[in-house]
Amino acid sequence: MTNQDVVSPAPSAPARPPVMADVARAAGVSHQTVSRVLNGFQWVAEPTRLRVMEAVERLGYRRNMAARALASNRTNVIGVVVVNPNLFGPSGALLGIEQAAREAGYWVSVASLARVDAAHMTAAVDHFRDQGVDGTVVIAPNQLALDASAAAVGSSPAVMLTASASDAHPFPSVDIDHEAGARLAVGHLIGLGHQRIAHFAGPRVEFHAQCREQGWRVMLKRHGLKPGPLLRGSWEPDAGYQLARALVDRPGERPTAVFVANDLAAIGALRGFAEAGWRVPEDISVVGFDDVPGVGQLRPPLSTVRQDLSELGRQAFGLLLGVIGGQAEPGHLALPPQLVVRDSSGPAPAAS
Amino acid sequence: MTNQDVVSPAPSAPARPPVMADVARAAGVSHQTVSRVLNGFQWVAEPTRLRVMEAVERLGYRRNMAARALASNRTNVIGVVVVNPNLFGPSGALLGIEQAAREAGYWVSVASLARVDAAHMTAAVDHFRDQGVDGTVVIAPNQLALDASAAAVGSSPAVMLTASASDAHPFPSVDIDHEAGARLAVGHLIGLGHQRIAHFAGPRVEFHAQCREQGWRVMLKRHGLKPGPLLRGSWEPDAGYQLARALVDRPGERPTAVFVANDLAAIGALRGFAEAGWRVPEDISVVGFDDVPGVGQLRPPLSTVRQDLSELGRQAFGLLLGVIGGQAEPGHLALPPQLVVRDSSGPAPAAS
DNA sequence: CCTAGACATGTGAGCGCTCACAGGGGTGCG
DNA sequence: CGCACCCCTGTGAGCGCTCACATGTCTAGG
Repeated sequence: MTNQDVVSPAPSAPARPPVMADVARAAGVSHQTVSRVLNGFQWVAEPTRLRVMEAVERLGYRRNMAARALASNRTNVIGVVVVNPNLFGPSGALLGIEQAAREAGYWVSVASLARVDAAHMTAAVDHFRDQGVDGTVVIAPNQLALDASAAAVGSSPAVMLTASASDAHPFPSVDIDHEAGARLAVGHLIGLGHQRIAHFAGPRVEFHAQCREQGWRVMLKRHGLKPGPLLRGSWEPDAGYQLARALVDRPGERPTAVFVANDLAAIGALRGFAEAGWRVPEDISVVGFDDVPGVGQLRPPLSTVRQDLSELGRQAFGLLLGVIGGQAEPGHLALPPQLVVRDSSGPAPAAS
Repeated sequence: MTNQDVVSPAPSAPARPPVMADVARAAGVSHQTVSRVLNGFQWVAEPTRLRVMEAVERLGYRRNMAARALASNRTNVIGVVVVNPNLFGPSGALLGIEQAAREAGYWVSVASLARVDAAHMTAAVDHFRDQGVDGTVVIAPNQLALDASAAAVGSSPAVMLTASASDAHPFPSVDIDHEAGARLAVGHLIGLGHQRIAHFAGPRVEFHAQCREQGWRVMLKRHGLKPGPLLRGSWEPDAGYQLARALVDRPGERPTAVFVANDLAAIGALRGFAEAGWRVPEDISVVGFDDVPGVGQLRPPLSTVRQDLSELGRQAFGLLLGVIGGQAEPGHLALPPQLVVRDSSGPAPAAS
């Protein structure tokens, strides 16, 4: 399927891709006019514009980004540092950012960090600065990541996708309001009549774990309820299982509901309770967080909290665009999550 | 925390970032020698090299990628088009590519497509060509994506991350050997004594669904077994549920095991069987595919097939590097998956 | 009729690097 | 002692674009 001798351009000239000067010549204008047309600049006569466009089309001209970046000192590339890229939240947010950026004519360069320590974080951010990105979004799940990235980013345009309010750092930030999500979940349980609500918390250092725990605490307090037992684990499914077994074996008053910090752990918790003979939701209600794919088909389908990660990414990009444009206003934007009620949460059993 | 008057460089000069000429001056050499040092070129005297390095360090010099790209005609950026970015496989592979690329000093630009049609695919690939990427990896889950991207990519360096062998297109390709994975799963069931093994297939157009179905078919044939019923669904958890209910209601001989095309659907299937009173694995064994997080904590923990997505990404990048380097050899590389036996698969019930 | 402005286009100088080449000192060998 | 050859270093010309500016044309108002 070679078309070497079919479409080949003037055989005299070497087949190098056309440059702006070629287009200019073909359209009978100057290279500057071509540039103006391509950049959508005003004050180009319509016939001229059309002639240029036609020439561009005919020659199959594409702008050279490197030259453009060199001359204009802007790359139209943004960098995204994503920590824990395997987790549901970060990867979803990344997608949202990418989508929004591409629509706005930006390119997205990604650096993912499996482990988060200052050295790796600095390396990732440096990587972007070397590339000359116009700005950076850092998805920072904990203080360590936030501090390290803030230091590495320096004064270059950046926004933090983090739950931590921006009084701790000079960047605009955005995140889902995880505390509100937790309040939604716990409020739902309280509404069902539960009085004693346990919490399986996530890793202590993680902002999202902290927020969700805080929301649980606040909502109970608001309703004058004593916090049920708090058991700390991780984001892993296995942790949920362990914690459920621990709760079952725990002496003392038994909770009638548990708010699990994330869905993956909730999956394990469901199994733990089942093995111990606790029925969900008859004996114990379970509410998770994230609405990861599949939890609607668990036994029972899991009640949980859903985040609009696509919107989150979009907002993060919008914020970054603002910073790049020079209208930085370090503040925190919190996006509302949404409660998804399924079958794992039911009315509190009658007081025994 | 401003350090404006602490570290500011010579106040006479405007605070513009240092360029190669500055380093050269500071080190008392020519700009070319600086370039040589920075590019690790041989034949630079050690003392000179050190002097240059010291100057680079002292001035905080960073190479300008745009200028480098313009002069050398290479950007050190690769593009990755990922279709169905929410799915486990594609997103994992993307991560692997990114990791490998960054280690090799490349940047990764990502374009994700929620829907796959020729127009969007062409747009995404064009996006990359405009950016001037050195090469592209396309994660193509079906023929449509493969054809569209192959056409859009043209003769620029590319590798396809796809199950389809490369005799259909002129690019090197790589993928997990999904058919082998399916054979592993079905072989495992046969080893357990199952004679009648059903399959819940994925979307007909998806390569991976085709491969897994084929593996199931081949393995049964190899052992002289008649294929159990084949029910076609999708990758969604809900589909697994529907198919399980359909299987339960199905008249005729009842299978003792089912190989489900992916874990998410298997989650739904587990629920479907449970609702119908079929115990897993006593009444029916279930094996999934993917080993997505959490399935080890299902009830029962799901036997499944694990793919090394990180290695897959690494290989894809390696292949692309080869193409960029001019040693293209269109061929297909298949990576072995791995069986993970948990509790959802057990011995076949004694023939009734 | 002259000139101020709106419009429309052209000119030239870089942006900061790499590439191809041109040296210029040493060492080895005839 | 001279020539080849290695090693190391410097010189200059672009890469393809955008920016600041210069230059033109045409309309409108005094």
